[in-house]
Amino acid sequence: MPVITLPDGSRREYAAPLSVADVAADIGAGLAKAALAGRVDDRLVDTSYVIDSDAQLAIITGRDDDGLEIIRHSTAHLLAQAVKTLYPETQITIGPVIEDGFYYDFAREAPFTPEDLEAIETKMAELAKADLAVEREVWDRDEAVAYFKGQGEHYKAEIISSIPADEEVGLYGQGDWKDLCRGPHVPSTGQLKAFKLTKLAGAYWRGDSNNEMLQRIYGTAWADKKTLKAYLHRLEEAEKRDHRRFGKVMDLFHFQEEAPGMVFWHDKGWQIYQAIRNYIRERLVENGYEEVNTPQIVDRSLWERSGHWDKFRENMFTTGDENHRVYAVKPMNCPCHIQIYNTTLHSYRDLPRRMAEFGSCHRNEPSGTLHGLMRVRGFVQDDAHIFCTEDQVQAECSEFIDLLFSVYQDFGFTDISTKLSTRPEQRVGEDEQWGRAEAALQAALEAKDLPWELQPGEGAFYGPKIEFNLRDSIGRVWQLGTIQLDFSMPARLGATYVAEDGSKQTPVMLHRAILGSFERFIGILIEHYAGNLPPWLAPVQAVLLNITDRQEPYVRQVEELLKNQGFRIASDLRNEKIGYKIREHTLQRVPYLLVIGDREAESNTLAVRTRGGEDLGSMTIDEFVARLRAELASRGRTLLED
RNA sequence: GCCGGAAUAGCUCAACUGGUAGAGCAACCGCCUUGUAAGCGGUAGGUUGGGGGUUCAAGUCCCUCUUCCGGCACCA
Repeated sequence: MPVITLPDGSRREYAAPLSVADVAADIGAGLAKAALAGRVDDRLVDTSYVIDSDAQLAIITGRDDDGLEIIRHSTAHLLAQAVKTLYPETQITIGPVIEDGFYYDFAREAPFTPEDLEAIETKMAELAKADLAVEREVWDRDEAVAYFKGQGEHYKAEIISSIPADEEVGLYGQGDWKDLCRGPHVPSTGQLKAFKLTKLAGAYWRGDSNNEMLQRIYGTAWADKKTLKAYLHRLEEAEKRDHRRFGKVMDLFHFQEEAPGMVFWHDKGWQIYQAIRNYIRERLVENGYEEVNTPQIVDRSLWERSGHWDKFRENMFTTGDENHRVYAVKPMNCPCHIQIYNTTLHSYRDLPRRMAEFGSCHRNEPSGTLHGLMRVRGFVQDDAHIFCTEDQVQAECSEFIDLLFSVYQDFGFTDISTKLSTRPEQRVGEDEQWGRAEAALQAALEAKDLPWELQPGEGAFYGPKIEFNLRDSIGRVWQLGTIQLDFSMPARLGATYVAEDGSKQTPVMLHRAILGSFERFIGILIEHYAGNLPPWLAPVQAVLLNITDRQEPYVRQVEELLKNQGFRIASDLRNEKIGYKIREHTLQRVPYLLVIGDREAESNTLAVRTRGGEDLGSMTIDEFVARLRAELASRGRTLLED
């Protein structure tokens, strides 16, 4: 006779085995209605699951994370059912849950159109309203394969065939339609009340670009209409932060057809770029780096020796000269840095040698990958290579990690996660070297006492790496910094040093970047701050606004005074109402709007307003300077009014 | 690169099933001398992304190229 213990510790005893749904009904009618599934002794089950012995039981509803996941999974099934109803010639494949929603991949000759999407969504609503019972059936594997083959569902049959023959498979049926599934699912389609199909896309079968392309339909689903609406609102808000939009509105940069994937930086955007580069320069000097500059275009023989010609030829831009020599536009700086390293003999005493370059690099990224500033073909990284002995690796990594965290904090990022990526299938170098390299990085992480995650097989072809990801103000994760160990390239390109015992050794090279490409980083910053860059990065830090042309001489005087102190100041003397000017510069995201009327001109003051709309009242010029100075000094560590 | 969608004035977008390309903002000219998120009036602005085709007639239909957008694969 089962004794059921609920999450609150209360116990219920029943005379006979009963289902999760029965227990829910016994607790209350409301819960019975809301029940989506059960967790029996930590295992998620359908509400129809029968409990026949003592167990812990939690009733799962839409309020649980697990419940939401079940809703999304069931909505994916509902989508597939709707598609099969409307377009029976379509084959189904898989339909997993993803963050905030789900997708389902279909195989069908004719493409789905946006209009089809609407029709499908309408059909889904219809099927949900019909409140079809969702029932689990257990099938013999081979019978299930035969069933789906009979239905013309070859992809599904293929998936089931890969399940061991002696295993039973669970099929879920709703109405006259069945799909393979581990479950659990909602008890009936009526539980699916808040969903929306969001986009259509192509996707390769089994994620392999050698396979045929399927049609993927994305959707989102929530426990109720209210949270669905909130989610859609969140999407809209994220869209408003789009750095491409700010690039136009704030006149920062543009792209045009003649130079796909390459940025035309306008004055204001370049101000941001320079502010960041100057800052990084300061930090590099502090941390014992030398800055160098190497050629953009280098003979292919160097790329052959470095190994890039073999592996990345497709992604390198090439050019020639009158003697038919072939050059590649550099996709990275490291081979050139080794050339500088090789011009002198090194003793172990010279190491580590830290060589930085803001080198312009070009990679011929596949056309479909370009995306505003986030993925470009021409870019500059805060790139550096550290040449050191194997013994120095851990200390160098450790110092780098400290620098990186401090830089991120200056940019206002605090939520950082760390990943260690180990040897990929395609790689250069001996396994024994890889073992040492991976161990060295792991030791550095462990010495720092950082939590980190292992990503097997995700390393670069020349060595393992540590990656740093950060979470922005709206929760998106960006991979930015990296430190990669390279046992291979220094040897390929003949870098050496003389060790303590007089022997010639190959230095280890660490590739490292904190911000990655400036282009992408600026894109991330713009979206993180929704355009409201902190004053140390803002292209214009304050704008002077006169009320009437009587104040023009005073405005010009203040402008010069502030500019002479190194601030980025603009003035707006146009014959416009003050409200108009304030609106414009607020939209331009200028941190401080300094209003000057007769009162201010007479008293040598400024009426200070922030772009956030806060009125800071009148203050003297010195007071304003002190405020701005303090803010610049704190960089992004303290957020302004926003 | 692959699948789908899109490209109209500087910007944001209209133009029913093919029938004289429009609006708002911006720009320019004038009036207004203005106190914290859009004053008023006027003027000008286009080979509808490039090339080809169908048609009496193409922004609209077809082919092709380019770029962009959303995904997928890729990302040294």
